[in-house]
This record gives sequence, C-alpha cells and structure tokens, in this order.
Amino acid sequence: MNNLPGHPPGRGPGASVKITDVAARAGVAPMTVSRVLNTPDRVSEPTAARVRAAIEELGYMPNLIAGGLSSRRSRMIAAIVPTIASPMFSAPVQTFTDAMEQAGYHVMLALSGYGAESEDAQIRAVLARRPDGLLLTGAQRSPAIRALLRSANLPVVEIWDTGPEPTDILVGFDHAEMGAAVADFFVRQGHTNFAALCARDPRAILRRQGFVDRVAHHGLTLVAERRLDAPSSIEDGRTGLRQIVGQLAPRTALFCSSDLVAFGAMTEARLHGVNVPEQLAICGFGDFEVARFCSPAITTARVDGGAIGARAAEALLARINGATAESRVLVPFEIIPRGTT
Amino acid sequence: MNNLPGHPPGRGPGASVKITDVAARAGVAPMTVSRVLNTPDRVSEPTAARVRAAIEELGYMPNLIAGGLSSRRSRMIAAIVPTIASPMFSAPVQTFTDAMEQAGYHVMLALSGYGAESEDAQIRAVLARRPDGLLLTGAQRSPAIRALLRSANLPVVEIWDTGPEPTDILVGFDHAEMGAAVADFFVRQGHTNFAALCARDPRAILRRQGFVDRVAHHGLTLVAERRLDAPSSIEDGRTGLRQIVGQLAPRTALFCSSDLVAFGAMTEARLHGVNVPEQLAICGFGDFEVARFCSPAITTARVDGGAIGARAAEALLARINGATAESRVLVPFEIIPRGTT
DNA sequence: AGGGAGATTGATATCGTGAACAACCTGCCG
DNA sequence: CGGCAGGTTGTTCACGATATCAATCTCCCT
Repeated sequence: MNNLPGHPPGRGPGASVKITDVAARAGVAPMTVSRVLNTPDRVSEPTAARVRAAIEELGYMPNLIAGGLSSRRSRMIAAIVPTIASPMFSAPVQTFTDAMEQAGYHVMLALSGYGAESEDAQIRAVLARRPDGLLLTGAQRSPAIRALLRSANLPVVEIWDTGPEPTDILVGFDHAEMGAAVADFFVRQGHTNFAALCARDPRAILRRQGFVDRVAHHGLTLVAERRLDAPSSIEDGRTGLRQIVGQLAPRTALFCSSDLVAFGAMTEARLHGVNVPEQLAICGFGDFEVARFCSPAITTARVDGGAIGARAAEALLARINGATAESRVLVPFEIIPRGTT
Repeated sequence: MNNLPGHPPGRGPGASVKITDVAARAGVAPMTVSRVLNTPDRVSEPTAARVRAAIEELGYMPNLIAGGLSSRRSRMIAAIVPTIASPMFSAPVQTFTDAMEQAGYHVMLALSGYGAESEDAQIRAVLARRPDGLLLTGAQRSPAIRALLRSANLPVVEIWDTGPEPTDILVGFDHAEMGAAVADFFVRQGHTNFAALCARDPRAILRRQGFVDRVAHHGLTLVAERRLDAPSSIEDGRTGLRQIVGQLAPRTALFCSSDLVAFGAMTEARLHGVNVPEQLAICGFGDFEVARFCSPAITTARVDGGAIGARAAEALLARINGATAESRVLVPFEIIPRGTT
C-alpha cells in the first residue's frame, strides 16, 4: 500500500524495493523471503515459487549491507597487495578473486605500495568493513598489527613468503632457499663469477641474501651488483646492467630478482655486444610470460603465482567454514633451465 | 558496565567495541562520537579530545557496514573488468583504486572474463552491496542491464571504449579510428601489403575493423590474417605469426591487437629468418613495457591505461559529489614510431 | 536586560535484514 | 482419538551506526 513498485519511499527513486515489499506481494512474512534466498531447503516449494515470482515482478535486489549487519557476515574478503602492476601480484589476485567469487564472496582490493606504514593503514581501513577474511602480502608484520589482527578474530592468509611465526595461514616458500638454489644451479654449471641485479623488495632481498650466502659458501664472490627500486621493471634491468657491464668477467652468471629485470638485462647485454648465454648467463625469477616466450627464453626460478592465489583461497575458505585448515602451505619452486644458461 | 574492553558481548571475542562503549567512556552521547569521526568541525575541541582519547583507549574501530546501512552510503566502488592478468586492465584498475582510496573509498574488484552473461551476473551481484559507484569495461550493454543500472541510480563509468549512448560517464577513445590511424601510418610509409593478428576481444575487433576498412579505402588488401583468443598473449602472437608466415609478401605491414601479440610476432618472425622491420613491419597496441624496452623497440599505438583509470576516478568522484561532471572523456591516442617500422 | 543567532550536544527513530524462538499444521503412531 | 515429531511459517528484536529534530548554552547586540 505504502510503496508502489516504481515509487519507493527512500531518497532517490530507484532500486529501493525491500524484503518487506516482496513479502507483502507474496503474502508471506519477510523472514520467509529471507529463507527463500538463503536457506531454500526450509521453505515449501509452493511458497518459494510465489516468493520467487514476487521477487521477479518487483525486481527485488537484496541489500547485502543490511544482511551483513544483521548476520555479522559480510561475505567479503579484503586483499592487500603492494601493486597489481606486476604479474607477481596480479596473478595471485586474479586467481584468488576468481576462486572467492565462485564461493560467493567478493574481494575488496587495497594497494599498499611498498611502504610498511601504508600497509598498516590499509589494514586498519579495511577491517572497518568487517571482512570475513583477509589476504596479505608477505609475513613480516609489526607486533601492534599482529595484535590488531588477532583481536579482529578473522582468518588471515599471508602469501608469497614464509617465516617462523605466521599470523594465521601462510601460503608461500622460503626465498633465501630459492636464492641458494639458483647459486647451486650456477655452480653446477661451472660458473665462478657472479653478479646480481636485485630490487629493494623485502622478499627479493631475502632471495639475494640466500644467493650471496651460498656463493660465499662455495668460496666464491660477486664481481658486480646493483640494487633496483621496487617494483622493478624491464627498464630497471636495462639500466642496471648498463651500470655493471664494465665490471663483468668474461664469463659471469647473473642473478636477477625478477624475470622483467632479467629480460631487460639480456636486452641491454646484447646491445653491448655481450653474448647471452656464452659470456653472460642469466637466471630470473617468476616465470613471467615474457621470459618464457622471448628468444632466447630466459632461465628462471619458477613459482606459480596463480597457484598461490588458488591455495590461499582454498585455505581461507576452509578456515571460514570451520574446517581445521593447514596453516602453512609451502608451494614448490623449481629452476627451469632455458636458453640463457 | 556491560562490556569491559576485552570482553565484548558478541559471539567471538574481538573488536566488538562499539560506538556506545566509546560514548559511555567519554561521557557523551553516541551521536557525538559519530560526529567526531565524520564531521569533526561540529564538535568542540575539548569534547573531541575526550572522545579521541576514549577511542584510543578502547581500540574502537568503526563498523562501516552499520554506518553504510544507516547513511545509505557504502563508501565503496565496484570495478568490473575482464581480467587483471593483462596490463590493459591492471593499469587502469591500479590507478583507479589508488585514486579512490585517496578519496576515502574502497574498491571491490570483480572479474568477468570475456563473456557478456558473466558480466551481467557480476553487475547484479555487486549492486547488492550498494556501491556508491561502478566502473565497467566497454560500452556495450544489453538494454536490460542498462535499465537495471539506471534504476540503481548510481554513477557509472565505462572505460576503454566509446559509443553513441553511454550508460552514464564514459572514458575512452574510438577504437575504429585508432585502427584507421595505424593503416594510414603504414600507407604513409609506403606499405602496400598488410596482415593482421587480432584477438577476439570486442574492442580489438573494432580496431581491426577500422584498420581493414581504411586499408580497403586506400584500394589495398590484407595478404594474411589470423584471429586469436582473448585475452591474447605473447604466445598467441608467436603461434599466430607461425601460421601466416608462409603467406607474407616480401614487405608486409603487420597490425597486432596488442603489444604482447606484437612482441610474440616479432620474436617468432626472427626465428623464421624474417627481418624486422625490413621484411615485416609491426605495429602493436597499448605501449606496454615490453614493447618499449625490447630490442628493437616496438612501434605501437599508445593509450595511457593509467590515465584512463585516473580520469575515471575523477569523473566518478565529481559525479558522486554532485558536481556536473563531463559525461564523455576522450583520451588521446598516438602512434609511437619505434624500431619495428 | 531581553532576545535572537549560532554553536554544541542529546534523544529518538530508523536503515533492511537475519537469528532465535514461538506458533501452527500435518500426519502418523500407539 | 490423543499426542508427539517434524516441517513450515510468523513474530520479535537486535545488528551498529547516522539523520533529523529538539534542547541547551554562549555570546553579543540593541
């Protein structure tokens, strides 16, 4: 009586058909409409059909804000990553979002850049929306933030890293170990001169450290090195190589913190008349498309970023649904020898 | 009295300090706490200080779900793009999200893949969260969805495309025009033989059509062409070129629907002994990093994806704030001649 | 001193839904 | 035929905040 279908009572005209309107139209209680939408098994078929018809006729669209307030479940997950301009993060975010949507959750995306205090602020901000779960990048958090996360009492999954004390769930791998594996790989190929182009990204720094330590462990040293800004790009790889090309030994093995850097380094090396792989062997990280399909294809330390997102979604959903999910998922990495070594 | 700071009444223990708790602690009404947070100008400084202290002491975190229900403003924007695995969309999403966060909004990300019905479903799903605005990709919508969007009564910005009847705001450019510009560019360089590698993406198809039409308008024709799946990749460019390499004229100009395709085509062409640009001139689209920094750098039709996201955010915020924002923002494109032409 | 404008604070009424419990109805069993 | 179990539907209230209007209080001017 109060609200004709097209003349809602709210401020602007529009989709303000509410559950009570549907209920009135179908001749049932609002709660019954809610049940048709959320727990259809608990409604008799004839009633459900009438309700569905009313929903259709009125163009009713449930208000998940109200539902979330009432049920204290937002059906929303917040994801905080430094950037999605790099495949390193766009890949897991893509698969994670896909998987969560499949399960009826939406993903709120927040970008933290590469500053810790910015991430802290983002965490506080998204918690105000009461997400049902949280995806974070990396495993290094301040005690204050850890306490905040614990008191928020929601499942948290941290990706791309590993560490002694995860906040909750962890999906990643040991970066230092991977760096060491690359060093071993080079040594096995008979290399004795090493160089590195490494971004100032917390995890890239761990990989580099693992690489450098293992090189030292073999009694060998770096002949050249350069740090790059994060997130690092093809251009950084090119300028980085340009700066160290004079210091390279006749046969040097170059460790790069990402495939983009590796691709840039390879491109620049050739322009300087340095043959790849004869004079300069290169290993990247990430198995990005460009590394796989350029020529020669770039040897890389591969971790499936998409798989990380998928496993993170699995673990988070399991935890949300009360299952006792694994709290530490180690994803495998492997070195894929290709044309640059 | 009821709720000691650490012992909230809700289900799980945790951040269930609410605005009434803060109010009690500060000796004010809940409404005053709300004002301290939302309209601090309307509270006297001594009172505000007491409230801020109470917030600090109790670790109060506002519940934006409840606030959103009450104020009918979610402070949230939904963004629906086909994928973020391609820089074509990750770039605008990145800048858009950054800009919206700056303005106090969060961005809910939904991935629609390349199916229209999937996008329709996503639109319905996100509208249930009552976003304050919507970012969509492309300008082709069914009448039903357009009606739904209009009835939802929120600002909508469509990016990456242009058309006669935008739903609301539009930030993009004319793809057919761009395709034609590439044809003109090639013709000006004296080319008479053309080829195309084009993804089955709605906008790539428009660009191709513009290219083909303009080629025909010059009285010339394509000697070879291949369609690729969307989203297309470097690999698609390589396999695509492999399939047409036998049909190429001694001097052919190749139109590619993206820089990734162009890079793949260039890589594959060289492996087949086809010189770039002498025997095969190539023009890509998007000005991706790989095109800029590979060697030779790839001639491309450039549109600043990041700028699209930024302009979209501007326009949406203006509309939200009641300003009479422009409803059609045309972003410029330009052909950047580099080493492949 | 009276009074009105403007600043500050409070009380009340929703916002639209789902949880919890109550009521009813049906059918079957003893 | 009474009563109980199980399925179905309804009633009531709380979720946590903000919009709105009312009530003070202050200050200043005539």
